[in-house]
Amino acid sequence: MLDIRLLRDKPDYIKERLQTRGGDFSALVDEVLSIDQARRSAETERQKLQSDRNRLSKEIGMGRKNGQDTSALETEVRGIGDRIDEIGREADAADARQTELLLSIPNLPHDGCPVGQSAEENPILREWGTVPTYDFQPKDHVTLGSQHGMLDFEAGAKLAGSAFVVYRGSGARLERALINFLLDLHTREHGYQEIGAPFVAKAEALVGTGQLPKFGDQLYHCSLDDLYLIPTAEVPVTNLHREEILKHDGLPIKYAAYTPCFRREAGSAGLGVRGLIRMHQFDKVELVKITTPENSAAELESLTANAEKVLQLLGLHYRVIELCTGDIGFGSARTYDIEVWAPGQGSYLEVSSCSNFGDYQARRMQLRYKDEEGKNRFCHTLNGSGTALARLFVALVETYQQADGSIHLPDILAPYFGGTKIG
RNA sequence: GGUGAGGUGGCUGAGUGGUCGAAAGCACAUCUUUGCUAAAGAUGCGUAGCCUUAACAGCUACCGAGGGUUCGAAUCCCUCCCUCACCGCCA
Repeated sequence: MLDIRLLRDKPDYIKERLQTRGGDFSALVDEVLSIDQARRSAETERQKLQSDRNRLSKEIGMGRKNGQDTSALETEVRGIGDRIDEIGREADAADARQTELLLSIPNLPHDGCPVGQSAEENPILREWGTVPTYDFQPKDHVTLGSQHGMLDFEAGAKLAGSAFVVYRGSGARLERALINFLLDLHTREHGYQEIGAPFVAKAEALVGTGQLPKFGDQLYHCSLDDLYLIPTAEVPVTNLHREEILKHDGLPIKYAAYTPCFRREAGSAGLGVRGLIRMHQFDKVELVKITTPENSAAELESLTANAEKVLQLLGLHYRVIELCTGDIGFGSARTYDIEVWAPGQGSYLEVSSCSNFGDYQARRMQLRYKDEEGKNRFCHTLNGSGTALARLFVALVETYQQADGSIHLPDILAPYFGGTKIG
């Protein structure tokens, strides 16, 4: 969330920056400021009364010790106590409301984030490789998956409904091979520590990373235990250090985690899309970094490079775009999307979204570090997919299909897959 | 799930109603001295909020969480959470 002090000092600047996301936040900002005003005056009054009570209570204690009659004082303090309760309720209510409002305000886009209305205005930063060409009509992954008995959408629907899939045989093996390949790459070559995290999380964790309170309708929730299925490993992994004060010389912290991701995709227009493109459950290897404000910009570049490396090693054509202010995520200050080419789709698929959240998540989860001078400061958090598996699966089988429908995987996967041929 | 023990500052660990934000030790930081791969001494050393400020200072809250009793709660009562041990169950 945003720093209330920044809101107090530069409300117009805040409104202006938020405006670039689309939508008008000025009423919300003004409401926060007026609540803040009320909260502080109630708080000041309460503390003054508490101070009075502490002083008089001590007098009572000492008076009793000396055998004096303290009943008049006791009556007076009782009255003060009643007023403390009263004003305290006001202060607490204002505080709760202020927090609630602050949690619903998105992050400020980074100064370098291109201003734009929608995805159409996202600039393309770079491309790698070229669009592969075929002297036959390339099939899509659904056809290929069915040809080789790798993907069973009917079984997925039978078990859990639409937008769930069952991987079979070489399909299941390829998925597992990719998970291991990605984890090995990031832990061995890129210096991330591997994390195996719970696939469910408490509400506090989701508030910390920003999925709650605003986007609860996108989450699967187990009401009996009040736990949420994680929509991304970002949630458990970033929250690993919630409410901690880290040592500056231990930063950056770099984590890589494989988890499945669960998303309700409520109201998503694209849910009817064919195949693996948009599922309620998909696998992902996520990269998370916790760093200092000074280094977060550079860490975003290297994080993105780490994710790109995946596609380079697999020989898949991709491009990197930057999300403009109108398309950027709720908590993000700056985001690069990596899109891989899928020949069977004839389009690019987003396989990674690398974001710098600045101190936005850190404030929500009270994640700080002690700097060189011993001062506590909020960390900066980043994350990016390295990469999403389902769409990578799509790009791989569609890119490396042969005229007869067989698939010849890149050699680098051989030790993981146990060969390179499917079909 | 059952029974028992326990949750205090970075760590260990005192503290059962009042000058306790909390003894002591360790760790850490700065300084001093002796001197050299160390010892001794002094001082300092939690977090957040409020009010101010150039800054210091001051005030308030926080002893797992939330409620209650009381003029006053780390301390008494209630509920919950977590940790450990044993039992039960189980991949």
